[in-house]
Parts: sequence; structure tokens; C-alpha cells
Amino acid sequence: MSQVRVRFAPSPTGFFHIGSARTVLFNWLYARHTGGVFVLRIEDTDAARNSEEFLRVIYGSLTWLGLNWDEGPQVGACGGGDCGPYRQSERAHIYREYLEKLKASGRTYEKDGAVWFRLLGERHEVFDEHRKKTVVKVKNAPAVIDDRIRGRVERTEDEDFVIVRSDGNPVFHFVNVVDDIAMKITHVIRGEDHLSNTSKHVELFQAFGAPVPAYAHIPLILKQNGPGKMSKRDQGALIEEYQKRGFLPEALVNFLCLLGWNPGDNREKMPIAEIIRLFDLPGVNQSNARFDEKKLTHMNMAYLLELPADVFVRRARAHFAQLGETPFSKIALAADEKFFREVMLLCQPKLKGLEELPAYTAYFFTENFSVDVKARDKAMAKGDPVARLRELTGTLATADWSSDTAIEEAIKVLAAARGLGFGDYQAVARLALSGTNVGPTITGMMRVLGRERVLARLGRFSPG
RNA sequence: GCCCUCAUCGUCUAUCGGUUAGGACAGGGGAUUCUCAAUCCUCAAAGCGGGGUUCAACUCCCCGUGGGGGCACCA
Repeated sequence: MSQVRVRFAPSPTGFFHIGSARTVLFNWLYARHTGGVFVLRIEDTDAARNSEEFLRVIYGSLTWLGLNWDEGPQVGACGGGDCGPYRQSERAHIYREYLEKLKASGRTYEKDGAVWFRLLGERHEVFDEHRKKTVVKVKNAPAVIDDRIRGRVERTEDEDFVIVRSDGNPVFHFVNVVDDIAMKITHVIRGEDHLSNTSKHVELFQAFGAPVPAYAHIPLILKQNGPGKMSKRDQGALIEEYQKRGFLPEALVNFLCLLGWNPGDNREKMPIAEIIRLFDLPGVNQSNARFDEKKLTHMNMAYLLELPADVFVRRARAHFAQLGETPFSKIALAADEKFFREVMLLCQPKLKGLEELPAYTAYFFTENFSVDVKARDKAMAKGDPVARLRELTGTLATADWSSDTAIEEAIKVLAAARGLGFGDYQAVARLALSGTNVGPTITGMMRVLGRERVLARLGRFSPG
């Protein structure tokens, strides 16, 4: 068999969302699995609805997700190829040429100034309830699609359709097929929402005398809450949003792979190379899947946990940086580099996502942190916290500060001498040092803050 | 309304005629602990309904029902 060529063909008319991302992902996986070519084609024939901003979002999101294209618009190391240009707005001459071919075949006619494609078969009129008008249906020789995911799908009736608008611009069905022919696309992997377009496309391929590509219609992603498929307007639909919130792209990609596909055993978290090795079209599910951010978050945490220290610190810094001019990011980025690193590494094992970082680490970077009232009431309710604080100050003033365990030892000795436990000191110390009752290990927090700051905060703390 | 399509725990899924229907997320309980997480153990949780086919059906077929998609001179 000749080389597999697949394509992702977005139209830059809106932000890049989860559903599109998975469609690209499956195309990309299939190309990588088969050693084929992944083409990116921009379907921007509808000038009125396209925007350069959306185009940049598409490039940006693909790049972020690590889904590189072999042919297409030149962006960074991606793109190029012999079948260009890869933006439909620059391919008008090609569509004119193909239109002439089709006209010569006698399969077109003009009506109301537009060019229509004529279906072959027996025609009859029927009143269409949805459009509230009479339309002409054509019973064609059943257009059969041998779908790689769904098996045999056939449609017995269809309608003639416009291929060139009265303003001279070609329509989606036409350019989509022409480009697939011209770009030698072998496999069309797209959302199930295109399934009912497919018979039209098949007819067009045949009218051109071109080989019909293999089709694979993947199920749709349903919104988290409420009915229907996920759309750009839904909460949590945009890829950009996950990027901004600091999700790791490798976690999102892994999660998306599992929405409609699985390796056949019980593995879930797996390296992309392994997914590429195992991915194949017949393994894709046929039923729609509901997006579950909880599971994504879990996946994200798992990836976060295993990031090497240097990488984690770099990504944490990048996350603060992209937050822009927020108070959190400013003070964190202004901090000493070594200190920043220590804070981040201390917190790494506790996080579900980078998103939590600013609030979780704020007290490391400022003396002006807020005190959580509930946490304070809880910590101050038991025993004699003020006395504990005083004792702690005395002990820590001279304690061995060389490691977490050294500090822990010192506090344990103190506690034992008073007949108390480590916890009796931990709670109030945490409150005084961080203003809250959640955070990394208290001894690590002390070590990273440094003796001076710890003593100052303990001394300054008033239980009011 | 018409056409297409799908159907296992709340969610994502395994099972390709014979299983105590398995795993993961979320939820309950417990262990651990320095708070919160994480981790480990554990509990609860599913074959949409009705007909067939078969010695045997979650699995194959049909009909319902329910979900999803489509029905433009949008893509």
C-alpha cells in the first residue's frame, strides 16, 4: 500500500476546542503510527467569518500540544510540502480548474446564479418539514461508505447541492473534495458530525474519477453537563484555556487519547510513543464520550508528579510568567532564583496542577499574606497555642537548620520534653508561617523560608 | 418531520457466545501521617426494554425506547 496521507482541515472561524483537538490528535496518531504524512490545511473560503487571530490560535494550540504537521502552512519547523498552497483562500485557481473538469463531465448545472452538482438517480419531490419547503430528493445508487470505525454506512437518498455560490466562491463540499484529491489524501479521519456529508463527497470523488479515500468517523465529545456535543461556547471547551490554566500538554493529550480509544489492556497513563505504537483506527470506539475534567485533573497530577526537578521549575516559572501582571506572578518572579526553585520543588508533590501554584505559594514570597479565619480558629482552639509558639521560638532559635529532618528532630525533642506530640506544634506553626492549614511539610517550609524569617513570623504572630 | 448513527457502574472504558462482568476517575470507609494532598487497603456501583437465533447471549439479528449528529449559496 502506498503511503498514508491524512489531513486536519480546520476553518479559522472560532477558537480551537477539545473536539477539534481530538480530531487532529487521531489524525496525527494515525500518520505517526503508519509512518504517513500529516497535512494541515486551512479551510478559509468563507472570508467573512475567518480571522487571523483564530488562525494563530490554531497554530499555537497545535504547537503546544506537540502535534507537528509535515505539510501545510510554514510555522516554525512545521509545514511546507509539494501540494500547496495550504490555505484555501490561495487556491482559487485550482478550484477553477477542477470546476471546468466537472462541467465538462456534464454533472453540473446553473440555477439562481449558482453552480449545482447533479446527483444521478431517480428524482422525486417531497415537502421538507425542517426547511418548510418542497425539495427534490434523488434516490441514488446507494452511496456506500466503508467506514474504518463504523463499518458499512449507506445513504439511499440525497439532494443536489451548490458547489459554487452565486458570488463565485466555491462551497465547502467542493473545495474539501478537490483538495483531498489534489493533496492525495488517503484517509479522511473526522468527527461524526460529517458522516451525513460523506455521501455527497463520495459522489464528488466519483464524478472526478478520483479514488475515494478511506473514511473514519470518530465519535463526538459531549459537554460535561447538559445535553449535546461540546461546542466552543461551553465551559472548559477551549484548548487555550487549559494552556492558560497550566495543564501539562502531555497530560491533556494522554487524556484525549483515552476518550474514544484504549490500548486494549487496562493501561491509561502511557507515553505518547507507546500510544503511537498501539493506535489504530479499528480500535476507536463508536459511541460518544462525555468530557470529564476530574479525570483530566488526575492525569495532570500524575504527570506533574513525575516531572524532573529542572523541568518542573521551568514550567512553574513559565506559568507565573504567562499570568502577566498579577500581584502573585510579579512577586514570585522577582524572587531569588534559587529560592524560587526551592519553593517550587517543595510544593511539587502536593499539587494537582500548576494552576494552584500562585495561591499555594504566595506566603513564601511576601510577608503580607492573608490569614484564613477558619484555619486560625481551628489551630487556636486546642491546648495552649500561644505557649507552643513561644516554646517553638526558643527551640528554633538555636536548632540545627541543615535539613528538614534536623528541624523535625529539634521539634520532636521539644515536644517530648513537654509530653506533647509533633502535631501540637505543627498546627500553630503552620498558621503563623503561612496563614493557612494546608501546605507542604512544615519542616520543609521552615527550611526554605530560613531561620530568620521563621523566627520573625513566629514572633510577629498574634492569635487575635 | 426526514436521514444517519450510537447504547456495560455517576463518568471514561475492558469483554470480540461460556468471566464471581475487569480496570480507571469521582464517591464511602480504613491504614499511614505533620496540615492538606498523595499513597496503600477496602466498600458501593453497570449489561435500556421486548422479541428472536443458539445447548449457551452483554456479545449475533429484529422491533421499540433513549442519546447524539445532520438536513444552507456555513465549514
